[in-house]
Order: sequence, then structure tokens, then C-alpha cells
Amino acid sequence: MLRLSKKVDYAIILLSYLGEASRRTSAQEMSSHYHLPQPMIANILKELAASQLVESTRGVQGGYVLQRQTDQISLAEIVRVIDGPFNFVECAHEASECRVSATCPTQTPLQALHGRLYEFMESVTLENLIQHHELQPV
Amino acid sequence: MLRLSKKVDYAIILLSYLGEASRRTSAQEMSSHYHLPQPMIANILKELAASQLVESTRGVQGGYVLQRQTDQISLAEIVRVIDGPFNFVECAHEASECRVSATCPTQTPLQALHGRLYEFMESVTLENLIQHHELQPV
DNA sequence: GAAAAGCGTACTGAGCCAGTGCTATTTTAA
DNA sequence: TTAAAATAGCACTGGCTCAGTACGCTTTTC
Repeated sequence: MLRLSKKVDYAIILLSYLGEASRRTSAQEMSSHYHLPQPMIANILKELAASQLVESTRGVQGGYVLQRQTDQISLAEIVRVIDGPFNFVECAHEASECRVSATCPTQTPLQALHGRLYEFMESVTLENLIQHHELQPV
Repeated sequence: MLRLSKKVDYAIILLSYLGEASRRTSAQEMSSHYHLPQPMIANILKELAASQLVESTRGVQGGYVLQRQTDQISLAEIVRVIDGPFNFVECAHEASECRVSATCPTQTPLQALHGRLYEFMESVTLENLIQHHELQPV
């Protein structure tokens, strides 16, 4: 259906919150603030921490902070961290396994499309998502 | 995982073929040309016909032709026809049902992102996908 | 040493999607 | 008029992915 997964939506919400809070924040606090299931949120934060997007502190008064400025975190990176490799079209990375690659007239164009979209998502930063000055609705 | 469905990939392949062939072509011919399962291909062509993207002719020597010029068919339309409504982000259309809408800082930005992507996909035509003059790999 | 917090890993249920099957209808041509 | 070549319209299914859960472990503070 061509959509970002819920996990990515949640990750963006959590990262935005951390970006605006600018202090160590626990999974508990965020899950109760957004009324989202705590284990889910905790899992996502674990992944974000494992991928160096956020920094974690254990123990009482522990929690998470962003590890970079909000303008240094791209949407593409968030998607990659949560959903894995970015494969917008089926054919973009599997030419050798593709049943129709020998005769497919769209292979290169689909790869180009893939690249365009990727570039677009690289260009959108968490900063844009929080302050959306440069990303007005169309 | 953020990808176009296989059906959309196939639809693009089929439409490209029709765009280049410029003559009535049967599902049989296309499925054997690309070594793709005939029933699958037939189903997709049925959907494309039902949505007025291609014109169908029954009977012996029947088949499909494009109903519009290749530059009048957008990628967004193909995706919409095959995969249904285009919901890039979870929150883009369900603000009322969203659990976090009251406090969500990303709602508007995600909607903006949705719009941007949609606009991008509207701007890519079947013509571009066939001749990719204006859509170079990045 | 107890409580608060994150870490690691694995499991599960539901929904979606790729692919299949079958029968009916239309058209052509012998 | 009949057979064959096509599309049309449904409806079904098996597997995979994804949202969400579970649980025991480690770290840190008080």
C-alpha cells in the first residue's frame, strides 16, 4: 500500500519529542504522554539507541537523548534504521534475481525513481519535521 | 518496508510495453514475453482496463491498448489504481482516529511530507519511465 | 538491596498480498 | 454453428510481514 510503517511514524514522533525536550527522557514518560503502548515504544527506542541516533542511560533517572542535532538526522536514516534497507521498487537491488531483467524496459527508470525518492528522503531532516518551515503542505 | 507492490511493478512493465508496442497486445503475449504468470498479468490488466488506463477488446485477436498518451499517465495514478488510496504516512488521513493526534507534534509535517511525495509521483509520467530522459539515476 | 530504567531476544496473531482457479461472456474464423 | 482465443468477474488461499507482547537480565541510583 506504499506507506511508512507505524514503527517509523512512532520513531519520528519520539525523535521529535526528544528534539524539543532537550533533556533525558524515559520511554515511560513518552509512552504515557502519547498514550502509546510502553513495550512498543521501548523497543523502538532500543533500535534507535543501537543505531546511534539516540544515546541511552540506564538506571534510575535514565532515559534517552538525541545524539545529534535535529538537522543532522534525515528521514531516510530513520526509515533505514527502523524498517531496514530502503527498497522502494522491487527491481532496484535484485537485477540478478529478477525474472524479467533480461527484457525489462523499466529497470533503469525504476532504479532512477528509487534514487530520486531516496534523495528526497535524505533531504528531509528531523528539523524540518519539527519546525516544518521549509516543508509546507502542498 | 516502504516499497511499491509487485503488482505496481508489473503494471508499470505492462504499461511500458503497451506504450512502446502501439498495437493491441494480449495478456498471453505479454506474460510469455516477460515470463510472468499469465493469471497474474491478466488480473492486473483487468484492473487497468476497469480504471480506464487501457482499453480492452475481447475475442480472438483481442487484447489491450493504452487509452491515453504515455505522458498523460502518471506514476501516482498507476499506484492508485493498483494499490488503492495513496497513504504514505499513517496519520495523513485519519486525524480523528489517531491516538496521539491531540499531542502529536508531527501531524502537520507528516501531512506535508505526504503531499510532497504525492506531488513527486504525480510529476513522474509513464513517458518518463519509458524514455527516462528527464529521470536520470542519482 | 530495592526500585527504576534500559537491553536482548524471541514469540504470536492478524492482516495483507502475490498468486491461483473457475466459470461466463464475447468475438473471430473455419 | 461450432471451436478457439480472448477478456470479465469472482472468490479463494498460503505465506510473509508487521504491530504488539513477554520475559528475564543488567545497570544505576538512592
